[in-house]
Amino acid sequence: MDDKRRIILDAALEAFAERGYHGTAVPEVAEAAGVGTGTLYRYFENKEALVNEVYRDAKQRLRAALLVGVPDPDLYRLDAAEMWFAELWRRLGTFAKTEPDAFRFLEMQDHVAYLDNKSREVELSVLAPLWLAGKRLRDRSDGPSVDVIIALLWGAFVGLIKAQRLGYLRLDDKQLEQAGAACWRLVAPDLPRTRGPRSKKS
Amino acid sequence: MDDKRRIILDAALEAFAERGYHGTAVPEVAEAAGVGTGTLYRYFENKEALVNEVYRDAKQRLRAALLVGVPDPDLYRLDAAEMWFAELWRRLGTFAKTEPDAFRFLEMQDHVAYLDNKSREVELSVLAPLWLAGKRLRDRSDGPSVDVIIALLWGAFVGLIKAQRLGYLRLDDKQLEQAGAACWRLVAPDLPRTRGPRSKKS
Amino acid sequence: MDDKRRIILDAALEAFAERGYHGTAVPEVAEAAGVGTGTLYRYFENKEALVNEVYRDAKQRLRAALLVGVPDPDLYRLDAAEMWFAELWRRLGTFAKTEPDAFRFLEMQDHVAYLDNKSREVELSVLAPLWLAGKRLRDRSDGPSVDVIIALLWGAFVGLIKAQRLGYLRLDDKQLEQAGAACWRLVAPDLPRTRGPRSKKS
Amino acid sequence: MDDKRRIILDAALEAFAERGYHGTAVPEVAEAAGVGTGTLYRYFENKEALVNEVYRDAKQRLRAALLVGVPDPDLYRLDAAEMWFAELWRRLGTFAKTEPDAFRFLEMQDHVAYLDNKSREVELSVLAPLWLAGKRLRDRSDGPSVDVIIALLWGAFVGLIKAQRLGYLRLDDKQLEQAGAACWRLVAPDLPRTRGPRSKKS
DNA sequence: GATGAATGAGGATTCATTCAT
DNA sequence: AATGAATGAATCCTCATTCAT
Repeated sequence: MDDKRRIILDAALEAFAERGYHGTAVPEVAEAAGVGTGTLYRYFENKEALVNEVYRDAKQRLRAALLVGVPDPDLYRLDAAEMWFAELWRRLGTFAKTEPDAFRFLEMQDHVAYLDNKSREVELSVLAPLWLAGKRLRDRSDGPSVDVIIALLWGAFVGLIKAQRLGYLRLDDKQLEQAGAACWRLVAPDLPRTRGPRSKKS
Repeated sequence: MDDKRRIILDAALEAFAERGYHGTAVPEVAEAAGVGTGTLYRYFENKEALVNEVYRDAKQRLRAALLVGVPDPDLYRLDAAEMWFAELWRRLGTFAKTEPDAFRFLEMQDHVAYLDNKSREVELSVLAPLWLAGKRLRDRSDGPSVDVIIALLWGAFVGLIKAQRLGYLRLDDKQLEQAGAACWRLVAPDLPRTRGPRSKKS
Repeated sequence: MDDKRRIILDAALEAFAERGYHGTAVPEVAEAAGVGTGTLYRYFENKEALVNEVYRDAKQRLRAALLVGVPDPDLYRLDAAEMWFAELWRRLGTFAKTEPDAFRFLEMQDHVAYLDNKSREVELSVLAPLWLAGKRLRDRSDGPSVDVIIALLWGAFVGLIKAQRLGYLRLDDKQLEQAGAACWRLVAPDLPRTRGPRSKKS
Repeated sequence: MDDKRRIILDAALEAFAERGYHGTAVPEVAEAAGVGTGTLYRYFENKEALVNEVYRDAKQRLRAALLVGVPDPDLYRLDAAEMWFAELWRRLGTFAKTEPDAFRFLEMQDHVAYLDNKSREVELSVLAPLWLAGKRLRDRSDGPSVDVIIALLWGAFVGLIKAQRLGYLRLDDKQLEQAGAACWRLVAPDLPRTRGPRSKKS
């Protein structure tokens, strides 16, 4: 029965997402996973190793959720790009909905203190594809650079989910899509609008 | 000498911003503040009271930085609204730059666990004015609701600062302004653009 | 295949000699012995039973190494006694050399805490013959009692081996023999010397 | 009240002497010292630091007990040397009697694993003077080298004390002195006897 | 019989909080 | 008022022992 590792990872993710790394006691995780404390230490060398594996695990699921099967957006046609973005946005929404703990945990701030190099590599492996895509899409135009756009978009999405979690708003699919459409204008601001809350143009 | 309270608050903010609530030991804070541990407990009932006061203190400084002296944006003219937004954005930027610890701390996720009601009221006292303003500005249009827009904007800004802190990008004033201009389109997407990186199209 | 017991005893002796009883983990012993932890517990009831058996085993090997085949020293002639002593000394040296772990382990101090009665009997079964022999040899004379002499001699030998192990000196066979000769004078001090580094004086 | 450090050191010495390093729990030491566990950690960084300080402390007391006020034995007259040795032996006896825990602890075997460099220096600072004295005294003769003689003597004394502790014999001052006299022959074997339980010369 | 995964009591260490000075 | 030494509950982690396979 080696899904025990899996079970522990899941329990740890939930606990860390809820109370943070320092706010979570190892035995809490073990109990939530339904195993003895010592058992947890058979699978993970120590608390720090555990949080790193939780991090990488969640991050890789995020990457898969976003990128697997998405056609490389080597598109120079704007509406294709827009559809690509809409797809990403939809996938993000799905991820945040189906794996709220993973999403919340990944967005916590104080990771830096305990993440190891391996985890940092995983971190970059998610960003890099987006960045490259953005590069092709955006670099010719004026306005903010690709890094800035990505940061804004990512932050906007995170802010949306966080606001929902804190109860400041309630999101249905429609609103999520509208939000994505609004955000698209961050990417392609100075071009004729091609979509959004009802443009006559397709 | 009652600026001792002030000194402790500042030291605590820095520590909490850096290592989080659970990652920070009370004696660390006391030492950083240059007072005895016992002294800290004369000013703050316990660690939780301390973090709540730090939170409110920082949040109120943020509110002041954003709102004090900003003319009530009871404006129905779009360019006035845009200027109002640009002003807010600029102020946010200034705050994030001059009080990075405060900004970082306020954006940490795991506050909910220990914030008390009083702190939550303060939280709302910052959002409310923005929300009201947005309400007047936006509600007539279609597209995302005001809550969503505010969440997106706030998140976008936070994402920008966080990316900068993590070293993913470097921001100068120009870029910050451009970012703000881009974000403005989240607010007023389906209206003729009136500003920004100057598009030939009006 | 019941040499498994033997293998475990050997592995345990090495571990206990190196790190002491409390410093040695049972699974370490099992792994060093190449058996499963559970298996070890089939052969030994618990850690304490194990250490007791290790102790008795080692002690009995020491006894055998010292006493088996040594003619009962029912000698009243002094040079016969000296030869008997020299033989014991040589055997001790051989034992310490061929079974350094056994020797080291047996000399550890903190045995008392966990040795059981059976082990204590074994302990005595080694000393008794020596004591009896010494008795016949020495008791008529003045000077230290037999107990004292035995304690001194045994301690002297242990001290020699320990010093060697700690690197304070290096021993070859010649030096070991000389040391034995010197120690003989502890036994027969006030009698004319009959051997040793050759003195011209009788 | 800074004898708290002293009290902890004493309690720790007793516990370590009785049950060894690994067999002693830190809270046991704290309780024996009559302080809280946390207090112990204010005075000693961790268990290993504690045992090292206990070691150095005991070793230095031993050194003082042996060497302080002993006239430098730059003696080439044999009877002066013998008196010097008798004095050392007497002092050793006194130390073993008044500080049995210190003596026992210092003779434990498994120190090597946790002693730090500073402790090892202290170790040598006790041996060195003896070795130098022995050097002058002995090197001209044949027989065992100085290192060997020292190891034998030290071991003999330790064996004596250990035998007493284990109940194999009981020592009074007279017997201790006789034992010392016997041991002197280890040092000066091939010379005419000048003292001991039988000298015509005073 | 053999195994080693699982367990939880126990050990080392930290830290929020108190209180004598 | 200010301090920081003292405390012990709580934390991380280990390891003797069991038991299902």
